[in-house]
Amino acid sequence: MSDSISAEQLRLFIERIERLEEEKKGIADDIKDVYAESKSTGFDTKTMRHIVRLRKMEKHHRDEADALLETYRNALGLH
Amino acid sequence: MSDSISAEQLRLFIERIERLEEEKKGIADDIKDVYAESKSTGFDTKTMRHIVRLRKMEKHHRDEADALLETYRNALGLH
Amino acid sequence: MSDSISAEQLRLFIERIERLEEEKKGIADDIKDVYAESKSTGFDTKTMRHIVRLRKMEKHHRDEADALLETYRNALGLH
Amino acid sequence: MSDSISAEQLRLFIERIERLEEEKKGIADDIKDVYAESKSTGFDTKTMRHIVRLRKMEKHHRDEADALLETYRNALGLH
DNA sequence: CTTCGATGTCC
DNA sequence: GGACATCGAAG
Repeated sequence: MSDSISAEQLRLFIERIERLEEEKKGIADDIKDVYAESKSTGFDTKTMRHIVRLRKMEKHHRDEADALLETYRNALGLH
Repeated sequence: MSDSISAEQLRLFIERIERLEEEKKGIADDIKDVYAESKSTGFDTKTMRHIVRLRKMEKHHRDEADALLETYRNALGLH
Repeated sequence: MSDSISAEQLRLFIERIERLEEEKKGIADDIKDVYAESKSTGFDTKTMRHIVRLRKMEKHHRDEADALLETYRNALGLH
Repeated sequence: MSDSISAEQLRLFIERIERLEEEKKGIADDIKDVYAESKSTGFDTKTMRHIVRLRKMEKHHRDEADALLETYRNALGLH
């Protein structure tokens, strides 16, 4: 019987994951749509993707700097 | 003036995309959480990922088979 | 001296890689040629690519013989 | 009858393609091996890939320049 | 740290 | 839409 319980649990986990992956795909499609709309408005999507990537990198670096600052503050007993 | 209008439009497109990418990342994190929970329940996540991938392929496979059948039907003048 | 040894080693690695990439490109071109020949014989290359893809997926599917995977698949009622 | 001839032709084309794809994959694996060996020798593979890409681009540009030169020579009736 | 899968870019 | 390279996760 515990086998069928495990099987049921497994099924539920798998289904949760598949549901989330569907949602993720939906959002990816939305992103595609925005790029398509931008393109039809006359923007160059390749350049736009470049900008998005750069901004993500910059954000990443800012976050790293913040984390480092936090580390230092903690090391110094500040809060 | 039209330059600043374009710049504003571009900014809005970029922000919509960045918003959607945030959401996408949130869902990706949710998926990670489900795998972590599965793992702590005793399941092997590597195998689970395998299953998810296979089921996706099988679904894809079924869809392709349907499309191929359609191609053949059209080639034969059936509808 | 060790610098020039490293530089020489690096050069050799790069050249091996470039040689292999040339070979790979040659084969990719051969594949293109076969599709072109098929097309001129009257076959629809899009459908052919479809078939090649399906067969690859089926092969992949058949190669999945892992016991744990099998267990999970059974638990989910897959076969 | 012509159907079975076509079917046989198709099968042969598909098999040639699959054979070539196997070869291509083998070479791709060889390339991976060289990178792995380079890495274990202490080289940074990311940088190496960068170099390979740059050299390919440079070669591409040289080839383009050569083609242009050839065009000019032909236009001028030189050989 | 290394392998592998997923994502994104280029053609 | 397909092939390829890069990036990031997972073990």
